[in-house]
Amino acid sequence: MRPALGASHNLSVNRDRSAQLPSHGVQGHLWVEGPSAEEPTARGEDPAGPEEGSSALGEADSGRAEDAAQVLVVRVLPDVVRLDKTFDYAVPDSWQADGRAERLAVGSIVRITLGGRRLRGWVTEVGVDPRPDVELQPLAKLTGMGPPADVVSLAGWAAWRWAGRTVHLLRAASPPRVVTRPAGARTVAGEHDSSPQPYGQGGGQERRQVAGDGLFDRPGSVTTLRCPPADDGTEVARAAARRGDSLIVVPTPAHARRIAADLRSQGVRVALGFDGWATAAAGATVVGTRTAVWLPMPRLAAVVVLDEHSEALQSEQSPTWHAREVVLERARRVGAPAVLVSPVPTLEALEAGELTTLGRATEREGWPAVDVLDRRLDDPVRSGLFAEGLRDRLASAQGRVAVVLNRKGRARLLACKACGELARTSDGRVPMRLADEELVAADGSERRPVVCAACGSTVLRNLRMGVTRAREELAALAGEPVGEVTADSDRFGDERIVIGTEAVLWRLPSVAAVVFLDFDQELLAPRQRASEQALALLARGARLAGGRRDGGRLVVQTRQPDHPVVQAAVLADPSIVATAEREQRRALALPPYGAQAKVSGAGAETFIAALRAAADTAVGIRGPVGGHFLLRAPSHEPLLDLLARTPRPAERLRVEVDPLRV
DNA sequence: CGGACAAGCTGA
DNA sequence: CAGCTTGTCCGG
Repeated sequence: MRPALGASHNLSVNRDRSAQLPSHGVQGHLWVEGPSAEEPTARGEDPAGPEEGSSALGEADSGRAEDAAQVLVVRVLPDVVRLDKTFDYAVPDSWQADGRAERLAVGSIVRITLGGRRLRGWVTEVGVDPRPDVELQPLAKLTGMGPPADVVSLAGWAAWRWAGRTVHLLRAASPPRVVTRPAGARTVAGEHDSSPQPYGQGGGQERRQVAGDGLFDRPGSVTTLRCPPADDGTEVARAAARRGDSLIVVPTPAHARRIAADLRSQGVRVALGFDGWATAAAGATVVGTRTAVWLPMPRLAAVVVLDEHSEALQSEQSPTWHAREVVLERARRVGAPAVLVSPVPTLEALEAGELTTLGRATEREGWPAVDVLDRRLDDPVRSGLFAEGLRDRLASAQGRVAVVLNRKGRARLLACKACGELARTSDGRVPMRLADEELVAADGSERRPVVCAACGSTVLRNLRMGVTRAREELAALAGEPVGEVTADSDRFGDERIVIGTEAVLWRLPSVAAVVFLDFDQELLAPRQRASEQALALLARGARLAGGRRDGGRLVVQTRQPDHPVVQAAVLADPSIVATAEREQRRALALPPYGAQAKVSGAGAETFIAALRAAADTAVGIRGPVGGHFLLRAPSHEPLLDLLARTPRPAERLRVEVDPLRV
């Protein structure tokens, strides 16, 4: 019937909220907690009900029932993606004697024999009733610690939430090397808790900047904190760590190292990323990139996501789980307060949490001064990459200048040769290109003759240039040498000016000013989240340059100076973009005001046919467009439930829930 | 997933 | 009918 989902489905559907709350600490910690063999409690929260295994009672008689009472049986999910099914195994008697049975817990990593081969697997339940009709094999080996019970449960939720296989998420949650015991002083058992962590005096005066401690006062609260770009979240991280063991998620390893070093200097016990798995298991504040959301946190006191808007927080591989959503669910389950920090919060964050800002004045000071150079005002005959005032801006910058020329988009923009107006659709949203002697919108929504909408001219020209040539021209303009950065090569030394793709914003330590040569490329990118991402790019430049009080400057060359993204930066008010975007997304029922899933791969046709057969009216199906289908629903539940209950074809299938790109 | 086994096809 | 491919089922 549902061959692909099978027994492990009980991991995949435990999104029932009430059932999840107590899971923390109930069954996962036999490992450190103590001697008692935990069979009686281990079955306490079987979410699947009497689907499998429990039929034993009715039929089993005579000797079998006695065996079942004596033999400890565990349920194991093998580490084989396509299998996606659990199997029961007997815990060998000898494990009782040597203590291995005690260490065996939900999440433990074991080796099993299945169909004649040895496989790695995770224990998903301890103390199950064995089925009477199968002869149990013994567990072959106890490899070591795995994700604790609450994380196993969270992985099951995530498998549902992103329509993926539980195995993928358990892999993400397992230690990279075998861990046999938690590392370091603290353990779960040592529960003389709730005394504040020791920390130095360093943070004293600056703390008021961020309304730090108040953010974590209410259990289960979610706060979206809009900080100026220059703020990298150190104070919020400190405030969280003062509450106890906290989970602090950041987009990049470099950022994680910085925060971890700072917290350690405050006397906080820190586990940095997955190398700190064993430390985290003993109880620590965890700092890391998106995978850190899967680390063990026996006493989770608070959760923080820094730069919540970053795309790096979402897995690009299927299942496309998002660290922000996982960590919010994790916090919700234990009632821990959560804080999402960003200079440019996503609509997802604004929907999830209560918005807190630091006030207009502080925010303004924390953004750089923004110069907008309107390319429409330039001499239309001069076909350069540089606006009229750029040379002056370069000359007057007090220090290093990063110049960004984004070339990632394939889309070519056309501009009127006479007046400089961009060729785009009548609503101004979508760029148009030349095709068959006509202007055609990038998404095919509109076509018209080759005429400038603003001045009626029929002569348009292409806007496009590579980084290398741009470097030469920039050096000529500035009258000084210019360095170059691309994704895979750094060719700069101590040149004051460095040009490159977006990578330049990540390679340079700090600059006085950032110039965006071709910001229209970002504003008109054919992506659902183009506006949010364009603003995020400005925010990145803003952090590099620093706030206006420290002389930070952004220079934006554009033909759309009135675009909400540009205005948001000029006025240091990201809510301008949020307001505009919110309306759009609401109207189109796009996330977070609706759910989306992209289905592609060889098995897509078959799978879609099965979905259509299920005839769920709440879920709309479009496609195929460019080899993939798009599913839409007003909320996640109907979409994800449909995906979860529809059998998957044998061929390869990729399902992306809430994809970054559609 | 990978092994076992059954059913179907081919060549002599 | 051996020898091979293809498909389906199953593992605890």
